[in-house]
Amino acid sequence: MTHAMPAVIPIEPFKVACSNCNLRELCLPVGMSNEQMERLDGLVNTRHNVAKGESLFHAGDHFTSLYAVRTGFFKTCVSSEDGRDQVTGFQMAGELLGLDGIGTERHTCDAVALEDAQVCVIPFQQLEELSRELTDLQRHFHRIMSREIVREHGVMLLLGSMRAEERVAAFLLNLTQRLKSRGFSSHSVLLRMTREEIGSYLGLKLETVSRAFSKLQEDGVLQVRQRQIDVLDPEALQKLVNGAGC
Amino acid sequence: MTHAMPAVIPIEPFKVACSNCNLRELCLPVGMSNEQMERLDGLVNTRHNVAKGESLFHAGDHFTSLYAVRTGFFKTCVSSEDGRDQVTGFQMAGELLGLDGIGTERHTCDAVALEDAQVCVIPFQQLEELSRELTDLQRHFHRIMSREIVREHGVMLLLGSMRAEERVAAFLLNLTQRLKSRGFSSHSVLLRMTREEIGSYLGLKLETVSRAFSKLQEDGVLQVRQRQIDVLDPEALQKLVNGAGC
DNA sequence: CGCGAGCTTGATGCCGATCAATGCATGTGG
DNA sequence: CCACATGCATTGATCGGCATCAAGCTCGCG
Repeated sequence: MTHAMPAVIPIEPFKVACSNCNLRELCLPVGMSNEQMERLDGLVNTRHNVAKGESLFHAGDHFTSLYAVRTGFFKTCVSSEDGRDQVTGFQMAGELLGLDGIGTERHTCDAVALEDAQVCVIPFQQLEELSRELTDLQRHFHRIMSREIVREHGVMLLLGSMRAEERVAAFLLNLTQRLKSRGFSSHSVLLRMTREEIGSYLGLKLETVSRAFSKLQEDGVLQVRQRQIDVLDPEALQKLVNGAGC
Repeated sequence: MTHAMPAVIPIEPFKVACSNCNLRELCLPVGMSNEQMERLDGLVNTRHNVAKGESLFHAGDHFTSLYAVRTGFFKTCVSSEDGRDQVTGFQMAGELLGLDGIGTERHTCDAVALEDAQVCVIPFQQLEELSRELTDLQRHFHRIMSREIVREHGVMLLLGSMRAEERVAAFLLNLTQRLKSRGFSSHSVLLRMTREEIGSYLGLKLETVSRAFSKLQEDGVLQVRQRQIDVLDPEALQKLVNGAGC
């Protein structure tokens, strides 16, 4: 890797271990027995801290590991040769980063921390080895990759056929649902990303994102105060996303 | 599955086998030894014929198998509840269909044959079993999934930041490159899909696709006769895709 | 306090959607 | 073989949504 290496924390007072991680119901170990999880512990034994604004990896970096977000918030973005770039996703606790690198053994996008973050390092070769023994792990890993493909289908649908306001609504709904499944409020969100980053993800300019927020506020659907978003009328959001064509 | 089941062809004069398939350098067996390939033969022993316009699977169908395209041409499309729909990809010989179904054990998109087609059926559970034994198979399968994710990143970039003519150029370049790697001409393409399907894939209306073709013809980049496209100036296409921002 | 990054809001223009008419190829039945 | 229907493609005219350009505004921070 060409960029500054994040600090490595090999051992902690509480042992780095999936088996006592509070994210084990969201992350790689979903549905695994205690015995299986201990095998996984033998593999996931380092964490990286990534400061806000720093990259976990860059496009072109040699691929060796996947990363599970423990704390913090990331964006991933691809860029074409001429400098066009596109945010391809936002990742929060329990989600995996680096799946893009498996295909060519090089990462194809940048992963940037939007706030101070910590990730668990999952050496990919060892993950493949272990998943040859643990069918539950194998199956779950395949599911994770498949779901990423399906998620991207959803983004393609959004980018290909929704109007600005609908895109923003879909974005907010997705975010609040993911927060909810992590035990946070589903009607109050503190955005970690700028309007420009949201716009890049949604195929819009930052001004358009801003106007969409304002419009949704006018309509009584949201309360917007900078990055603090309160969803006043979740059903209206849902209607925008689903019932838009009618 | 609720739709008509395609005909099943269990045994052929030439045994259904990856090891004597002329697509083995493009498909699942890439880079496998003869011995490994024989193991794979034991798994891939049925083929389905799918007539033009018929679906291989529908969104909601129970997922059991992946499918490798042997002959013919497919599109996959997702649709939202309100009837919006989006073509998420076009698949040709040697490419896999069905990866979307692994995550939830249900397919999330439709796979429709754009011309009479034949696919090899790959029972997924058996594939997982075998890939626990054959590390080359395991690695290759993971690469295929990862590359699908990366491909979709590219589509997101296209949908999020390119203008109509650039999208069409990118689409044609991608198609010709894939045809070339299959031994076909890279400057002469017979499109298997309608303008509307291209438009859906690219986030454009069919009229816009048509206009883009006409414009590229005017500029001497293409020769367009219905679905027969001849690329006269491949470099101009490439410039449109890459150097557009400048 | 003043600076700057990020956000909001307004005015204008352009790209692509939409609506509509015509053209072209294929197929079907008289 | 021709008349007609049908599905797909092209082309033109008009419209609207989002980009662009530009000007303030807000808030955190040195």
